[in-house]
Amino acid sequence: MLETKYDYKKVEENKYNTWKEKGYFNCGDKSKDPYCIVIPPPNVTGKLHIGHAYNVAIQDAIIRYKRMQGFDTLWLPGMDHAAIATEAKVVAKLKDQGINKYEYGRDKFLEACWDWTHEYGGAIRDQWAAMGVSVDYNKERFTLDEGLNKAVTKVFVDYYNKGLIYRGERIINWDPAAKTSLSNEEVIYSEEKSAFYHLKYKITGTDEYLDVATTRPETLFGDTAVAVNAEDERYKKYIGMTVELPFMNKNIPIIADEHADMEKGTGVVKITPAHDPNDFEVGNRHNLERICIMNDDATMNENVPAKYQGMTREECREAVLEDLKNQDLLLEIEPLVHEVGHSERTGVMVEPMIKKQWFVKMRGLADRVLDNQKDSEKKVNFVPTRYEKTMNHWMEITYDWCISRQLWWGHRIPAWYRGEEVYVGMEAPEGEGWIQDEDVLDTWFSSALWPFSTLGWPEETEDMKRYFPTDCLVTGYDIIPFWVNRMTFQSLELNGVRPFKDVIIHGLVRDIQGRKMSKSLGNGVDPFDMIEKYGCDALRYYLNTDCAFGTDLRFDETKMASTWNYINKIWNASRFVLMNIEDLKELTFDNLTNEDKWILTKYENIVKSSIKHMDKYEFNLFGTETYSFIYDDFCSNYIEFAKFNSESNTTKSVLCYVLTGILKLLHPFMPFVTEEIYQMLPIKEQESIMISEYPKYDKNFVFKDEEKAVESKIEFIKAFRNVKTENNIPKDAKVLINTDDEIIIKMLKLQDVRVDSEVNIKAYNVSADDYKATIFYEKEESAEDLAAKQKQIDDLKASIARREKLLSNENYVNKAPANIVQMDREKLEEEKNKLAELLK
RNA sequence: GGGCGAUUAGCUCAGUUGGUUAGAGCACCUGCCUUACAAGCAGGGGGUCACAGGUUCGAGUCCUGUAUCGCCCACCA
Repeated sequence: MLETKYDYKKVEENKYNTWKEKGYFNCGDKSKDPYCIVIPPPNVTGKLHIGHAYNVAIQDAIIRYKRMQGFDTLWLPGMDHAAIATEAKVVAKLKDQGINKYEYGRDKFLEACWDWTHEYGGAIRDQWAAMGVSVDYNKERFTLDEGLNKAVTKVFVDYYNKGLIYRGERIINWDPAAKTSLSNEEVIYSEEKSAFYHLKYKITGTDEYLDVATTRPETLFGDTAVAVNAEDERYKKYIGMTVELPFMNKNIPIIADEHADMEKGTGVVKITPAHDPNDFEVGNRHNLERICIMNDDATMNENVPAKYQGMTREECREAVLEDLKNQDLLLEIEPLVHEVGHSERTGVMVEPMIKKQWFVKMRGLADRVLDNQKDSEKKVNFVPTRYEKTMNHWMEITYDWCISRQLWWGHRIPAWYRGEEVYVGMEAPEGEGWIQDEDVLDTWFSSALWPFSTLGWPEETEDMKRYFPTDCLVTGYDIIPFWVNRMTFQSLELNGVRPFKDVIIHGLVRDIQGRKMSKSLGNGVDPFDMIEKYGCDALRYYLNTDCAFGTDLRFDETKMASTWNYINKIWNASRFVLMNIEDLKELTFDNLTNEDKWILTKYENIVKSSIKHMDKYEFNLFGTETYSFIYDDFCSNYIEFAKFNSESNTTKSVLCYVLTGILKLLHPFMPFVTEEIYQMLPIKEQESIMISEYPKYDKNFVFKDEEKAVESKIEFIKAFRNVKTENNIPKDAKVLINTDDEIIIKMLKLQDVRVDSEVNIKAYNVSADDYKATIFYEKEESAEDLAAKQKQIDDLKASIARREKLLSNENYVNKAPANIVQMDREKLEEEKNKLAELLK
């Protein structure tokens, strides 16, 4: 027999391994239709956080639902090598041991990365188990494993041959800490207090000067021009002349360029082609020299005067400002708050630098996506739909994707150089003297292939044919640009189809105040602490049902507690049912009472709406509706009814049938507790609820008339209790009632009762539909009672007046649907009767 | 600068194609140890749905504008 209290630790013990060993997680039953989800591979950088828990809880709910519905489900697990993120961690770890990455050497460093991967990979698998995820471990992949490596290389080579990948010298975002390039997506802009420095650039050979406003005075050594707008009356006359560049003993031209905006700053812009993306473009238009003034770690290099060489950017700025001031070349310092780009991973300020890098040519690939999204049969369906705009916008404004990274941990670029020769291929070229590109690929390059590379692409594997395109992808809105977008264009280009039919976009898990969880704030919630305190089922259920997908979830621990209460309620209801149906041999539905028919009808309706909500990924609606069914209909009413009829095999069968259905409906969200209870049922179809069949709507168990009849009784019972409690009427007060309905008499625990069809005595009157009762109880009506009664009368009168006015409105009567009008008429009648009763 | 979202009870959130008197959990008040559950049961109070207009017989829901907050994007010196 079940314990009185739901003990999640006991319940959750051992089940996962049993499921896994039985092979329930595995795909491959060819007699069924396939259904596939690939997991967003977590980075092998460390512990899973609450966001991962949210992400996998959703996926597991979907996959368990589909599995129970009879699909051959494949939920493919895996992990991401996470190039820069992991490399940064390993570099830091080695640094703690006093080891420098570059001195350590590439091979030994990669070994350290693999060690790291094995260690954290194992930890992640343990955490998946703790979450109860039903992934097929036979299909697990890693972005750097052999097959995926081959896929990545093939794409690179093919794209290169098609001209979709090229190598070029461009201005890119440089991370001076990791010493690598970054894509635009990896640059995070944040507001920083800075200043507009007004520099005095003397016009050569005159006494005049230009006021040049800049936020980065330290880059002046790399200036190769000063630009003004051709239309600018203030400066037109200087175009073609030169200015003296401070400290550099040289003159640079004053040019006319559209980039100079008359409205902004002073209208004069210094042009530093090697350290600013805009200036780079200006430089191209005017054939300006590009002077790189920094080393890879963003210290000043040999192109600046000796005094400044070796300084950091920050130190150099201070020194330059000081020296300008001394030479009377600093006109003004105007405080300014502006957006400054930082590296997503290392946090340091990004330095625009000119580097030779590999790029993916994006325009055509993006257009293909935009085109495909116009076809409702072929498009990627976003849930919620608004996020489709996020992807489309990105596709519209896209720019070439810088994919090379000056890192070691990742897919090595399959390009070899010999002098001026370049060779790109699957294998190293024949012959002497070829040197492979040192760089690796952006980690997102391999992630972009994930939905099909994991299934064996580019080979035409059975899995590829069977499970691709995948059915659903679940991810957060924060990685739409990094990942969802790129998987989409890659799949369209490489497979000609979308990578997944649906993509569920969920929000971020925030703290109770709505702040992002962060280490520095210390407001993070560890999912495994929550599992420890409330159980995995409670966490999964809460995350899945708290809010609609796409909006952020504010983590509220009190809701974890109330979820525990809910599960405890289910546990105890099950306890009651199990106690009563121990001897049940088979289900019989003969001689169903109205109450039986009522709960069966309610149950079938909840099955129907649950399937609808599950199919539309409306898990929060599923949650509220099943909660009210289980709590109110099943526990508060049907179980109470059943107590009066507990010997009946039909009642026992209904209890068993409905409870089984409830367990199945909830299984995708609460796999452990539902399995525990399922195992104790006297009648069950399968050895595990995991592989049992999800409920189907059965209209043979829908009884509309009986449903309505019982609803009336419940309404009456509630009204009766209300009158009794509100008036402090003792239990043993005499009651005259117009029904001998056993359920009503017993539910109300009526003791001194007389049944009479004529109930019409002045006392406490209760009525609902056809039921009427009078409770005899002598009590002085207090002022409060009278006031309450008066308020009730006033409210009723107001409601009657409102309804009469509505019904006398021809427009309403003619245009509103007949059933709505009818409902109003009935309601009006009812209110009038009630008022008459009160006024008696 | 452009785009998106949010604003509903003290708190966290629901609210389907516009349609009875806007719901839930937690918190609060009253009464109950009624043998499935006191982490429970029964009952209750609490909202001019951010604001201002508009469309409609009817608006939390659709349209326009305003305010506040949040997010994303953008080459703003």
